[in-house]
Amino acid sequence: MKKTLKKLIGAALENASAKGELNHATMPDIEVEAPKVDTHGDFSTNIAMVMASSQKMPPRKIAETIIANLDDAGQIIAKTEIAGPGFINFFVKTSAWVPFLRKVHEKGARYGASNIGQGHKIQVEFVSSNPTGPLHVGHGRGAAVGDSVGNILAFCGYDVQKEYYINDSGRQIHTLGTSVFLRYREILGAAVQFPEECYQGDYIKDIALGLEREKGRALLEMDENEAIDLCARHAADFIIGGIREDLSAFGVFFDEWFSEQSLYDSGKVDTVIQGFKASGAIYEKEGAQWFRTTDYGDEKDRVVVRKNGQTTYFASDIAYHQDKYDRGFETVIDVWGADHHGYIPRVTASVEASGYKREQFGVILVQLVNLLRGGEPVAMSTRSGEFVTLNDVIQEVGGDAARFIFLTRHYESPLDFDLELAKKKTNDNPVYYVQYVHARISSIIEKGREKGIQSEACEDEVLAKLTQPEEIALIKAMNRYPETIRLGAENMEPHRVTYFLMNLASAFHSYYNKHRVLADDPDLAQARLFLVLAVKTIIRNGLTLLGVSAPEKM
RNA sequence: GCGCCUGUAGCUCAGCCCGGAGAGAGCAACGGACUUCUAAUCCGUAGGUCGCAGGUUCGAAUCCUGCCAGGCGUACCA
Repeated sequence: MKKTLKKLIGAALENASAKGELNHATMPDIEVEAPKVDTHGDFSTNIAMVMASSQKMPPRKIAETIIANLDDAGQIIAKTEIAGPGFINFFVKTSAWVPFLRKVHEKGARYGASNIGQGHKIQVEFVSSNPTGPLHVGHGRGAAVGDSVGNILAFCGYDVQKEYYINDSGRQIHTLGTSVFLRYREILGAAVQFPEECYQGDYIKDIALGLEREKGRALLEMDENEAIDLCARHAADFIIGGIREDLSAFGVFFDEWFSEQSLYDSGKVDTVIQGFKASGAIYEKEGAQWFRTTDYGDEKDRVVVRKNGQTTYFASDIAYHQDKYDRGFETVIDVWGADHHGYIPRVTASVEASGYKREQFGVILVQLVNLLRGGEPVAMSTRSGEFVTLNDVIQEVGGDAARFIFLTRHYESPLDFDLELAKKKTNDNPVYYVQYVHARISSIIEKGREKGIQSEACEDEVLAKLTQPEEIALIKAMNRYPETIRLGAENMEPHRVTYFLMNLASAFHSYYNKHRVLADDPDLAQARLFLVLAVKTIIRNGLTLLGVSAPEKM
């Protein structure tokens, strides 16, 4: 609709300049917006004000000229007016809105999809929690955001891969092994001083218990380092298994689970370090190897190999990111917790040093989640091992509610997640508000079918029966979906979809309460079924992008 | 100290990228609507110097600068 108006205005400008009423030299881009207030029409343009100074004419005069030259051959415009300092407001005929419904029906589940990505290969890496303990609520937010961003990008024509990076190497894994081994010895009767830096959670005991059942006392007879290694691998595998299950329950699936250790095993980390040494990007100082990240805007250089010869996490991260581009991704997006933001300059530096552009690397920083219950903060302490896991939350409030709530905020905004609120089935909790629309419409369509009225097709004359303001409002709301999706993809902001859905749901509930879909007039009933089926299609479509189910019944 | 993020109604937040007309939702408050397709719903009332101060502009919540407040980060940890 917007495009059509732009064309009309463009043609009007051409006409006017052909007649000499406007200066042809400066023709700006035509902006058409949907005003916030209904009284300002369905669409408005500020073109007259933009042109005022270059045309040396008052804006209202220009507006008059444009309107006089409009050629509304398609009979779309009901009324135009000049308002305020020089806006041109357009009121679109209801008869021009109605045919738009066909577009929704034609495209169906693909309505709103586009090809702005043009097959561009993009990787979204998210969650990537260390395999040293179960996922907690914060990871859930990252999972919801990452998954949804991936869905939206794919819907817009990007070739998306979702990846989980497993930090199965390095010190924290060794600590994990030690923790399990100590608990294992404890189970077998040894008196154990359990150090503070070890993982305290009960899940460590469970893993040790499992190991004892499987291997008996065998580990005690091994070399201690070997035993700890074995414990570490066993525990990491076990925990990753649990993480996979939790994520599946949350509706999040990855195309690839990428192991950090594999970068060492394949020699990639070494190769990368050697390469950068040769090029001078890595140098030696005070016995350690440093990466010259300051060349790329970082505030100080960073260590990649410590004095003791061990590599840092950053070393494998350089190799990891290089590997992503080697695998053919043109753009790489990392979803991180906000507490890692200090890490961005150095990874960006490594990407540039590897020969890629800084625009090819993006980080979505997800702010932290405050877990509440009835307004009171829930104690969360990783050290003591007392925390509410993502799985606990899913069990208590359900995956749909959790995902939706995670996506009701811009990811850069801290989020209060209230368990009591998430369970409420009221307007406090918008997920049900939106899902309810889907269920209600399903029920209506079923009733319509029983009466022998179909919802999938509709003749033009019948469709013309849609004239109620609430019906047009619904169509207008749906008309904005493609743009919402495009903005969601361009900015990687799933919450735009969430807000769109709440808005569309609101328009539907209002309509539902005022008008009867299955009206006595069978033609009108059919037209209205055609309308609400389109709403249902879009609701399902949007919920799917968010990873939330669209129930037939509630 | 430096860096990143945030500051909009009593509360929780959209809007800011790309400047437009009286700044929007939901909750809470108050008043209404179920013998009718699902009341997990709807309608109405009330509520705001968009943190503060400058600047750019015909026009600033939106762009620029400075300040204030809160969160996070600032390791040869991950």
